[in-house]
Parts: sequence; structure tokens; C-alpha cells
Amino acid sequence: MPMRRFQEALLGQVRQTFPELAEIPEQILTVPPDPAMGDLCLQAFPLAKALRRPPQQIAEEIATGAAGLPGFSKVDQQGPYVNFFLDPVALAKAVLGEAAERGEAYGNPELGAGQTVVVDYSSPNIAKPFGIGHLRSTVIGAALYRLYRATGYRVVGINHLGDWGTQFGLLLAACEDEGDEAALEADPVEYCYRLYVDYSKRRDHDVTIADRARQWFKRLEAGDQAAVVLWTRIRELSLREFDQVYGRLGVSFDYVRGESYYNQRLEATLEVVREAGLLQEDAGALIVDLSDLDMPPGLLAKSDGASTYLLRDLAAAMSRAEDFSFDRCLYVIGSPQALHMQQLRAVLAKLGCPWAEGMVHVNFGHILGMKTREGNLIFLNQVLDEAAQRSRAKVEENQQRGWTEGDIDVLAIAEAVGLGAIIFNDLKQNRVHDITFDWDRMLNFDGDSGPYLQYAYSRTGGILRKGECEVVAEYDAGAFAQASEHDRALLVALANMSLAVERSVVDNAPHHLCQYLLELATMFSRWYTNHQVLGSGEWEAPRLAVVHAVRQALGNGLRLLGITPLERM
RNA sequence: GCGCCUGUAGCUCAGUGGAUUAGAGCAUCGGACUUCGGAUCCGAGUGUCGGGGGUUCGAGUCCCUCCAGGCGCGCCA
Repeated sequence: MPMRRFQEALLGQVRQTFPELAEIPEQILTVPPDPAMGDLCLQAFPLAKALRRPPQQIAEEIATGAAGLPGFSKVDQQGPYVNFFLDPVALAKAVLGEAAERGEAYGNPELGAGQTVVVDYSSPNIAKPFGIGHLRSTVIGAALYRLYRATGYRVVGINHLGDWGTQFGLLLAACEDEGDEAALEADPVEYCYRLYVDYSKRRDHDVTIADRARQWFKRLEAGDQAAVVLWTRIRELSLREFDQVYGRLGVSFDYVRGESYYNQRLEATLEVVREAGLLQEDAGALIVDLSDLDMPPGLLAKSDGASTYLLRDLAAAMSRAEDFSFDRCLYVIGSPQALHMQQLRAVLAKLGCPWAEGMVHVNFGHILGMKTREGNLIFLNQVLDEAAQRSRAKVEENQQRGWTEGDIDVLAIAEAVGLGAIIFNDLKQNRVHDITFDWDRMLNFDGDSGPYLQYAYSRTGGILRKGECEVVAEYDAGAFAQASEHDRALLVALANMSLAVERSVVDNAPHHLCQYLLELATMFSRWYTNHQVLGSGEWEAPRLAVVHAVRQALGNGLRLLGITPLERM
């Protein structure tokens, strides 16, 4: 983590200049607004209060003390700011050396040694289509999973399937009436979904259907043979279909534990709440009063005795705490469930579970306008197919122009580019914003897009192939004493990777890494349009080392996001 | 009615615990190298950072208030 090292050097210098300060606040570290002013900056404001001296004077002392600090070529005080220029040779040595040494681990700061994180993500409902709405939880959760693992955490990924609840009573009732084995076999999810929608409508007019649905669910919870057999079959058929999508997205889980998994713990969980004196009966239902926290009561059991979502999540949380003793548990679930998550944490806090502190709602805005004109859901598979189709034309065009020499698998590349566009589109912005579904924006291949990053990566491959330099050769980092603006900007960008990864982990926000990778790819694109690598004489070897480093950083970043780096496209 | 979230360029968005001159992409217009791939690069223009007040030497960023939009608010999950 080269940039961090330079930052530490500056902080150390400040510590030495002002030994009377017990602590040096990190906020003094900033970046000048214009690269021409320097690469790193120390601002004196945060120190002014503690030292009781004017910022300007403090800056002067820092600047004086930092003169000749190794690793920096110039120190320039501007009022309360002290701007530092990195010595390009030291920078190049640090960055290129680390990229070559750490390889696949380049850019990953060590943050989580000895800590465990549970990530609850994707979590679709069985017997319903895998819609575009589930994409967000899947993609964000999978990215966080990889980010945590890369930074040294032990990570447990759980797919918390929606495979329990009254809704399955309705489905079972429908199957009882119209069970069509052939239709179920042919397209299980589609068939179940159609039945479900149909019976939901009929339930509104027909009370007997609602009653039968409740009865079926009670039978299911009681372990009734017929109910369990049918439910198990539907669950397995659904999972088989989901697995196709997961395979396509390159997503996997350590555990597929749906809500049903916690079924046998529900009684015990209820008992825990009762013993804590928190359980109250209200109109036949069992609730936990949360009015002291200005929250509506949490409903644990309905008046007919059936469990609720909240009770099942309570049981799940306790089970996870027992099984994994997590330090953090991320719930990658949409923003509309904010109240539910608050209630869950509140009940656990009342029960005296200290680990509930580590539960984080990694919320995200939902996708608007994702229905067709007829009001049908847009299936994820349709979107992925469309993405692959759009990119295919471009791949074939490139192939015809001879840009993708050798044997290439056009379909595989088209698929990877399409996925790159869709995944990046979902990760590049702050997760809390709602996303308006828009084919053209989602499948944009220009500018700030997944394919833009993949393209930059493939260019590194192109250069290395052409030059037959797949391995980093000997080079003289001293050449960078004459570094151009583009060289410097690219080296600085490379050095910043671990800072971006760190921010993504700390905030549970993959978009920081996305923004960083765009910056890196942009700097690389500018660099290679301005600097010839192959055949550039004494520059060739050092520049090839830069290409290798960019390739490593971009490749690592793309893999963290779940996007395939491509050699050719 | 109450609660949570959001409001930055025509559009979609970045903008680290306040700090040097608010930035990208898309779209529009104009341009680029006979050498490593034009899914690229360069240039141009547009901002009451939703409105108003406050704290501060300094606010897109913190506090209050109003407006607009979204989402929630016990037997769906």
C-alpha cells in the first residue's frame, strides 16, 4: 500500500515536529485540488486548536521540518497548507515493486485479521422469478464478500432464501386445486408464479381461499407429510433455476439457509423472549412492545399462531451468532426494510445480546420502472441475454478488423462484456439511491462503464502480447526522474488503490472502488495515448513495468467487483 | 398524521471526521496520431450545490426550518 506509506512518513514528520501533541489527527492529510500543486497535502487547521497557534505558523514549521524528507522531491507551503510532491523515482520503486511482489493481493490493505463477517445477500423468494430487483442484493453482497475476504476477514456468505411464510400456504392450496405435474416440471418457477398471482387475486374476493392458505401453511409448519413433500419439491426446482443465474454471475454462497432452516428454533426463540419478560399478547397475536424506542410494536406470531418474518429473523440472527460468532453481520437488503431491521436490532438489544451491535443494514434503493407495459416483471435472464447480444456485435466487428488476433470465443466475450456493463452499472453509484431501470443506460458501453475498464485491461494485455513481455523484466526505475505529467498521474493513481479498497470496506460501499478504477483506467488511457511503450528505447523496460502494474491493479479491482478481466474483446 | 431516505450541470451521478478555484460520464458541438486496438484521447459551454435561517475566520458537507420526491408505519416477506 504505497500511498499509505508516504502518508505515514508525513504523519511521522508532524509527530516529530510537535512532540507535545499526544495524537495527530488523520484529517490533516488531504490532497491538493490540482495535481500541479502537489501530490499530498498537510493542512494545519486541525492542529491549530490543540497547539493554540495560527495555522499559517504551524504550516511553516511543518514545511521547515519536512524539508529533505526522503521520498519527496519538493515541499511547498501555501498559507495554512503544506503541499508535497512525491519523488517520482521513489514512487515508481514503491508502486511497481509492490505490484510485482504482491500480485493478486496488490491493493488489498490488511484490515480484518482475526475478524469474522457474515454477509446475508441475494435472498430471493422461491417459487418466484429471479427478477432484476434481486440483482442489486446479489451484486452488492457478492462484491462486499470479496472485499472483506481480500482484506483479511473470515467471511461467511449466506443466501437467506425466502422459502417460508403464509405465501407458501397459498401456493400449496393452489397446487392442490390445479396441480399440473407436467407444467411444474417444464418451467417450475414460471408455473408457480402464475398460480401464485392468480390465487392472490382470487383471495381478495374469496375468503375460503385465504382460510385454506392459512391452513396449508399451518400444516407446513407442523411438518405435515403432504405439505412438506410438495414444498420441498418446489424449493428444489426453484433453486436449480437460481443456480443458473448464480453461475452466470459467478456468485456462490457458503450456506444456502433459507428462512425454513430456522424453523425448528422458533419455539425456543419465542421462549427466550418470553423469559425476558418482553412478550405480550395483543388481539391474539404475540408482540414485543417497542414504544419506549418510538417504534411500532414488533409482531412475532400471528393470531393463528403462525410465525412472522421478524421471529424468523430473530432466530436466524441468534443462530448465526452461535455458529459463527461474528464481529459483523451485513444484511444486504433494500431500504424499504429499514424499520424491520431497526426492530430486529431493538429486540435483540432488549434481550441483552451485545453482538447485535455488529449487525449492519447494508441498504440500497430499489429499481424503479422495471416492469413492462403489461405490468410483467422483467426477468434477470432477459436482461443478461440482451446485454450479451448488444455486446456481441461489437466483438464481432473488432474481430473482423483483426484487433482480436488468434482464436477467440465470441460468445463468451460478449457475455462477459454484457455482464461487466450490468454489474458495474449497479455498483458504480452510492447504493442508497434508487435506480431507474433504463436499457440504454444499463447497457452503456462507453464512458464510465464496466466495458471501459475491461477495455483498458485488454489494452494492457495487447501491449504485453505484442512485445512478448508476459513477465516483468529488469528495468531501471531511475528513468522516472524524467517522469512526464502522465507518468506521475498514473503512478499516483496506482498507489491509491488500497485507500479506495479500504474506504469500500469501511463504508460497505463498493462504489468507492468503482470510482477509483475509473480514475485509474482514465489515467492509463491518457498515458498510453501519449507514451509509446514498445520500441521506446530506454523507456521501454520501465514502461512495460508500468503496464504490468496497471494490469495487476485493474485486474484485481475488476475481480473484486465480480467482473471478468478480458485479454481481448 | 408519524418515521426513515433522497434533492449537486439538460440527463445519470462523484465529491474522506468542514478548508486552496465544486468534478466526472452521457448528450451537444468541434478536433486527434500512417508506430502498442477508436469500446480510446483532446477541446468547448452550462451550476441560486432544492429554498430560507443559524454555527464558524471558512459550509455542497454540521444544526434548525420549510418545500419536493421516494419508501415504510402488527397479522405479506
